[in-house]
Amino acid sequence: MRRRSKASLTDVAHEAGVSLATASRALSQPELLRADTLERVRRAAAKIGYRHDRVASTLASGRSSTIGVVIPTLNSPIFSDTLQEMQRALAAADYQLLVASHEYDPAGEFAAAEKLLSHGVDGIVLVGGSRPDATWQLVERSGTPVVQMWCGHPDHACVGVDNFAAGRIVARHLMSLGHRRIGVITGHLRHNDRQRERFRGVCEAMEEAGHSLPASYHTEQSLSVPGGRIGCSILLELTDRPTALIGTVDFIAIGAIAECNSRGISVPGDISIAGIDDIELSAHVSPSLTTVHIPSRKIGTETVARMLSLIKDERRKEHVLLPIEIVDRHSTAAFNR
Amino acid sequence: MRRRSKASLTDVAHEAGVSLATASRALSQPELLRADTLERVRRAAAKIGYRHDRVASTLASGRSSTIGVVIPTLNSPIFSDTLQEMQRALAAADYQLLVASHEYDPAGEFAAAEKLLSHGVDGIVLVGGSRPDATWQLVERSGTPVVQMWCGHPDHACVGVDNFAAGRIVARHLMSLGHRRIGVITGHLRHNDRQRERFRGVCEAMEEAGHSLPASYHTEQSLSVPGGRIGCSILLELTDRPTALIGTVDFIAIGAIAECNSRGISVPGDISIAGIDDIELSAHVSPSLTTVHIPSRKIGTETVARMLSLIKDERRKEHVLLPIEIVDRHSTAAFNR
DNA sequence: ATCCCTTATGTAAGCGCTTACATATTTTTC
DNA sequence: GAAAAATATGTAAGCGCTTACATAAGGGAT
Repeated sequence: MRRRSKASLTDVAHEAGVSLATASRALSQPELLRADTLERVRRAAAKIGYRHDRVASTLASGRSSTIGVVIPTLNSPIFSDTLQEMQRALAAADYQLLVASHEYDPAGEFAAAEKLLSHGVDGIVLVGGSRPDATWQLVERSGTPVVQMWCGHPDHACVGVDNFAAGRIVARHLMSLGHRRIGVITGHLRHNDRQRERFRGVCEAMEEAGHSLPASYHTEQSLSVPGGRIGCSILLELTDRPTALIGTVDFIAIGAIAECNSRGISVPGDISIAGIDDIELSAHVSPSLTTVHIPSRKIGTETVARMLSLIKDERRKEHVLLPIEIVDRHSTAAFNR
Repeated sequence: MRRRSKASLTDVAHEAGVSLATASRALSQPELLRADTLERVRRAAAKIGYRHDRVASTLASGRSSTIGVVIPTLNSPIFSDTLQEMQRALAAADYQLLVASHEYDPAGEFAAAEKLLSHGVDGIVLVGGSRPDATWQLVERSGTPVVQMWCGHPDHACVGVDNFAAGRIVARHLMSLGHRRIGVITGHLRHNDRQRERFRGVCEAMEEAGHSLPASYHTEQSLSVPGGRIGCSILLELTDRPTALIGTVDFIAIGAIAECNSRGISVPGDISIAGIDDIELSAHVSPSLTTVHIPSRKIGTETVARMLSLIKDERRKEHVLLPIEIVDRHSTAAFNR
């Protein structure tokens, strides 16, 4: 047991000459107290340097004022934009953000969720909807409200975008420019339903238009600039070299541009390149990147909004799909030959 | 009071036919139990689906297994790289990361720290060393171990780099290439001692070499690509246009490159540009960016290491300075005229 | 002034766990 | 084989707060 160095609410109550209960109410439900009593308690608290202990408060009330977020990785501009907005929105509602990341490992995600739940989070946010049953059971049994981000399982609330549509939009855009041989660089599809959906969207758009996507025109790489460079190199080796490249995240597309630039291949003169995400940087690379805008910040704020209302009372497991749109910049051009 | 839906340790103890204390020890100090007792408790826990409640555990023990991190912003590649590593290192030590950001607002930092402390974090990590007395007092009175990152106040432990040296190194590098008129784009200096130090390093290096830095050759911008573009535009307007530009963070330098590119000003032909940070992207922009490598990931792991040993027992308020070095790439060239 | 209804404050029972201390059990020692 | 030492388990007192319920105090209406 640690020495009780800090002032406790009991001390405040004593100092103010009120009961512990009244002191507690001064903090959580000040409207219940008479103005002068409230003032007296506040004075006493200030005088002895009282600091609220949310741990005890959590244990007693069952509410922690914390929200747990489990994300694949913290150092991706997409997720960190979203996180930043979540942090802001949560702080405004006097909630604290607990973060755990798992680097695309399902077991890591389970462990992260379990830890967060054991810390008594009032709600838990997950990315995507595909995960082992064990993980779903864990959160369901805990009775903690869940909101999924980006895309999700229909049984639970979700705030995201139509990733399938995003893939379709970018493929159609390229096809409308006359491209027929389109190479696709995606992230690893295995544990990533966002990537799977985007890729599926690209494929379907091409099939609808009567063009197929040969397996050799698709490569899976890490979700990074170097990943894009490698993917680009591979696709440039093809005998029937693609006239356009899709990176299913902007980082990959930017890597592809970098690779072409350093090989002296003109973008979009020799090859068009498009991405999905619209991270801030995409407007500033040269040539600037044509991409599909995903409102990552808004996903953050909306997720928090849904979460707070879920916590409040609402039972609706609503699925919110935020609008997306193509942002036509300078990395794509018409293909005519 | 919430309905007690979950199985508690008492239930486990009952199921296993041992006392509550024994059940508790099975979790935290299994080596104290006889193998068969331990096994019995574990079986019982698994059978009734027991989940450890860290909130109660924290209250009873005074240890929360959480570390709070207060950072300016989550969506900067620098901080998010650091955070990602911290998360990884903390998870390995069975600690949970609590994050709060304040967007360079001292009052926000105070509030964030207070919230984190009220959640009973076992340690708190801050960025930089300059902040109002009130904030320092808050953490000191709490008795919670503190580690500063990037740079810090001498009274407390710190894991960082010599930002002053970073500024000097990049300025000297440019001067060694023959540049005399060097423009500097920094972030806002007011609440950011990292930026102040870097800028001071640049100034001092130039003075040492007998070249002064006129006030008009320095502009403060937001720490972003657009900030760099704006800063670059301003400095390009000068009558005696600089032959080289320093962005005190890579994002700014990259913005400056983008601006030059879009104006048809050749980098490094017409103007050299260098940054500080060495974010992943810097190697991939064109031309690739000459910059000072700051080991942001290592700052994360080392910070966690220091923190864990501070928590363990160590009283030393050690200052760790990680090595930095210039990374010479293609955005800088000799100036001869 | 009496009764009833608000409104303000007090009393005390936990929340689920850890741990100092006491007690029981086993192992070692001579 | 008994005493001493070491090990294993139990007992119970909190950790600092919230909140259901009880009580007291203030305010009309009659």
